Amino acid sequence: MAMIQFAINSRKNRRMTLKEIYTWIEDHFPYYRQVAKPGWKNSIRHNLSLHDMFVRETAPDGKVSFWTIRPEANRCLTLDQVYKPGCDPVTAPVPVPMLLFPNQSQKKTVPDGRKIALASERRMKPLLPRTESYLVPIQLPVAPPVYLPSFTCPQQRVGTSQAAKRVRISPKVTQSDGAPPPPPPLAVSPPVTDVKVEMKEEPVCVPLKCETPKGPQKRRCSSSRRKQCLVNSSHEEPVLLCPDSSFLDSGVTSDASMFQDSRDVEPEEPRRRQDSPDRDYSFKTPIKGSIHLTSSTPSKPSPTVVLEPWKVTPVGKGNLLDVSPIRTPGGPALTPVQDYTTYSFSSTPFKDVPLFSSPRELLHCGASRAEAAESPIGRLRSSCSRELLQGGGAGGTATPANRSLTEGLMLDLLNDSLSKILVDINFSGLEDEELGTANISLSDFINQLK
Amino acid sequence: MAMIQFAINSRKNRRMTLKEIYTWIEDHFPYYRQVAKPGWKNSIRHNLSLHDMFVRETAPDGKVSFWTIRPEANRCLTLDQVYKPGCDPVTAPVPVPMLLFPNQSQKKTVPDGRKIALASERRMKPLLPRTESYLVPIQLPVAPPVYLPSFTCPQQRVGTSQAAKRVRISPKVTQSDGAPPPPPPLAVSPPVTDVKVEMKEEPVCVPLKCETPKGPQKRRCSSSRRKQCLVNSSHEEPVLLCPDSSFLDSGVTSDASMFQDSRDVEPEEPRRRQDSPDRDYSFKTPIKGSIHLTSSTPSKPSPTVVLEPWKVTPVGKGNLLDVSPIRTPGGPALTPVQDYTTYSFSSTPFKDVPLFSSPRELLHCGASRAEAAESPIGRLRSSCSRELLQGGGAGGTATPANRSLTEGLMLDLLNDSLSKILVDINFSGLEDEELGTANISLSDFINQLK
DNA sequence: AGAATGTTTATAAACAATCTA
DNA sequence: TCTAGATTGTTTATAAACATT
Ligand SMILES: [Mg+2]
Ligand SMILES: [Mg+2]
Repeated sequence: MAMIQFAINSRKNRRMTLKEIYTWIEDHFPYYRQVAKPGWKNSIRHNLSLHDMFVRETAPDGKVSFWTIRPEANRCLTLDQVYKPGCDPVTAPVPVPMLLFPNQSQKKTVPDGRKIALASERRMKPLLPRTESYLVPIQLPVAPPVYLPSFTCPQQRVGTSQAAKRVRISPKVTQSDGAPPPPPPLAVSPPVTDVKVEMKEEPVCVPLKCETPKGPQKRRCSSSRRKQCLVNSSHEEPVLLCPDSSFLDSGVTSDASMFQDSRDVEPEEPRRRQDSPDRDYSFKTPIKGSIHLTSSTPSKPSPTVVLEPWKVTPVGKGNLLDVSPIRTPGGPALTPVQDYTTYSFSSTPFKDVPLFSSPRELLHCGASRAEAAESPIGRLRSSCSRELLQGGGAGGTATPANRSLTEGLMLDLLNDSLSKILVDINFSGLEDEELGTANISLSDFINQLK
Repeated sequence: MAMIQFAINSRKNRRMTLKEIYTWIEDHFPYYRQVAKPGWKNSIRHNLSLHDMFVRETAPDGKVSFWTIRPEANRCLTLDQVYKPGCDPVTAPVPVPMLLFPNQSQKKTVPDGRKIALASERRMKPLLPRTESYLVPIQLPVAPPVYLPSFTCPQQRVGTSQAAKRVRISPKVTQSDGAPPPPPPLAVSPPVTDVKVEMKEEPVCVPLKCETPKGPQKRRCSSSRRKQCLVNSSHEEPVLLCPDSSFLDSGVTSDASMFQDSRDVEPEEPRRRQDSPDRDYSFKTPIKGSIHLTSSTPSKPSPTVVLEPWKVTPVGKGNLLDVSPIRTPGGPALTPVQDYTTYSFSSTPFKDVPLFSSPRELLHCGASRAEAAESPIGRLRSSCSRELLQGGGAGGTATPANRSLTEGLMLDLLNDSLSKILVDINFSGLEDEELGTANISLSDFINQLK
C-alpha cells in the first residue's frame, strides 16, 4: 500500500497505470525485479482493489485506466519522505527495498559476531507498519556483479547523521511519555531515491518534526482499547501547522502542465526495457497444472494432494517445513551473505534503528496554512488531504484536548471508509485529464447525498 | 464473513461476543471444532475487524463487548437460508460444515469409481462466494464414533427434492441469458440446522425465488468490467417485493423481550462444555518458539530459516510441498473415506450441485413492503437493511432499467464503506441493551454530519 | 488462447490492548 | 496485588479463485 502511494505520488498528475506502478516499484526496489516471487504483483493488485483510497479512472478513450489516490485520502507519501538519499547521486544509485525482516530472523548472528541477513525470509514486514515499529531500509542481499553490474553500492553513510531526518507520521498513541525515546537512529545505509531532474518545488504536504503533544490525553487515547477512535470528519478548514518545507522533495512540482504529456516526474520512465534478460518467462502452457510461474496470480499447483499433519501429528508447527534443510545448491550464490557488515543488523531493527516511528507520524505534523495558501501550487492542494496532513481533523466539538487526543488516529482507515462511497461517483461526467476538477471532496459528496 | 453473519443473526438481539461466535460456529460446523486448525479463529477475528459491517459494541458495564452487524448492512443471512434441514430433526442432527473443496481436489476419483473427499485440503473455498459458484454442503469427513458418539448422521436425502429450495442471492451479472441454467441441484446431503425451540415468526428478510430479470441490461451490467457499480445510496423508502415468507426460519422471533435475558434463540447455547476432551491444549509455554498450537493467532515457528527455492530452483511450484508424502499414520482413521458415496462429489461441485447461485442472489429478491409493514416485529426491521433486501437501492435518477442494472451489485461492499463512518459514532450516548434505538441510520448520520 | 487486469475471500502473522488465572 | 499467559482486536502480507478485458 505504501509503495503504491510512493509510485503514484511520484507523478505530477498523480495517476499511473498498473504496469507503470509495477515498473516504478521495480525501478526503485530492485528486490521486486530480482528476488521477489511473481506474487508480489498480485499483492499490488490486491491492495489497489482492497483499499478504497486507490481509485481507478478510465481514460477518455476508455481504453487505458489509471490508478489514482483519492485526494482526501492522499497523505502524499513519497519515497523521499521515507528515505533521504545519503550518498552521492553521481553513481545513479539504485534504491534498495525497505526490506524489513521478521523479528526472529534478525537475531541470527553468525559465529564471527556479525549479524547476517536471512535472505530466505520471503514474507516481509509491512513496509510502513502502523505501530511504533521503525522502518529499516536494508541493503538488498543481491550480489551486485550478478544482478546489477552497473550497480555501485553507495557504501557506508552508516553514522547517526541522519537523526534530523526522522519524521513522525501520526503516532498511533502517545508513547508512554515517561518511557525514554528509542535509541538514536542507526541510520543504516539508507536506500537512495532517483536523482530528480525537475527542480524541487515546495512540497504540498510537508511533514514536520513537531513534538507529540504528551499532555493530558496520555491514557485516554491509548485506552481506546482495541478500536481506533474515529475522528468526526469536520468541514471546517483545517489549520496547517509547523511549516518546514526544507525537508523533502516529494516529486510534486508546481507545473502548469499537469496533463497527459507531463506524466513523468522521473526522466527515465519512458524508456522501459520491458524484457530484462535476467527474468524471462517464456511460456505457452496453461496456468493451472503447469510449472512455469507465468501468472502473477498464484494458484494451487495441482491436485497432488498432501495430507497435512495438522491433526495427525499431535503438535508441532515447524515440522512441516523442516523437511527441506537449509542449504540449497545455488542458494548462497544468489543471496550472498558477505559484505553486509556495513549495514547494521541489530536484533531489533524496527526498534533500534528508527528512521521514523510510524507512518502516521508524518501526518502528525502539518504544513502551515498560510504557506499552503501562498503556494504557487495551490491547484495541487486538492490532490492532498489537508485534513490528513493536519492529522486527525478534529470535529466541531473537539476541544484542544480532544484534538490532541484524536491526533494521528484513523487516517487511512477513515479515508478508506469514505472512498468506497466516492468510487464511481467520481469522474462520472468528465472524461478528460483535468484532474484538478475531477476530485470530489467529502463536502461535495455530502451535498450530493442531500 | 458469512458464518459470522449466520451466528449473529441467529440471536434475537443480533449481538454476540467473540467467544459466542466461536461456539456457535463450532456447534453448527463441527469441522471447526474437530479438524480445523486453530487459525480459523484468527480468521474470524480478522473478518470482524476488517469488514465494517461488523461493529463492536461495549456493554453498559464496559466489561464485555458484543459484535453486531450494522443494520443497514445486515442482509440477515441465516444458516436456514443457505441450508434447509432435509432430514428429521429427531436425531438432533449436527450440521456439517459447508466444506467447499478447491477445484482440483474434486477431480480425485478412486479406482473403484467413487469420488472421495480429499480431507487434506485445508484451504476452503469461500463459504459464500460472490460469483456463480454454488454452495455445496459436504459431509464432514470425521468418523462419528470417534468424535461424535451421539452423532447420528442423517444419511441420504440425496435426491433432487430440494430443487425448490434454491434461492438466488443477487446474481452478480446476468447469466448469459441464452445459456441453459445449471444442471438441476444434486442436493448433496445438506447440513442440518438445529431444532429451533422458539416458534418461527415471519422472518424479517425473506429471500425469494424471483426470476432474474434477464432483460435488456444483459451486456451493460456485465460490462461494468472490473469495477462494481456503486449504487447511489437513496434515502427514498425502498420497496420490498415478492413476499414469500414460507421459506425460512431465520431465527428471528417476534419477541417482546429482546433484552439481555432473551439472548438465545437456540436453547443449548448457555450450557457450554468449554473444555471438550477431544481437544485440550494444556500449555504454559510462550507462543513464539514453542510447538504447541495454543494461540489462535498463527506465528512463525522460529528462526529456523529455510532457504526457499524461489529463484534457486528454476521453476516448479509444487516441489515445495511434495516432500511430505501423503500417508500419515493416523490420517485415514481421522478422516475416513468410506461411506461418502451418498454425497455427490462431482468434479465441479460448485457448478454441478447448485443450491443457489450466489449469495447476492438472496438479495436479488425482496420482501413485500406491505408485509413488512404489518409485521409484528416491526421493531426488528431496523436490524435488517431493507435497501439491501430490495437489492441495489436504486438512486433517484435510476430508471427501471438502471435499477435492474444495479441489482445485485455492491452489497456488502457498499455497506462496508459506510460502516467505518458509523463505527464508534454508534452507541456513543446510550449504554444499555436497548438495541432497538441504538442503531443509527444513515440519514441520522448524515444529519449528524451536517 | 493466453495474458493482463481487477475483485474478493482465505489464511498467516505481527502486534497492541485487555483480561484472567 | 502482581503478572505471565491467554484472549481479543487491528492491520498488513500473501495465496488463490475467479471474472473481465
Ligand atoms: Mg481500490
Ligand atoms: Mg469491523
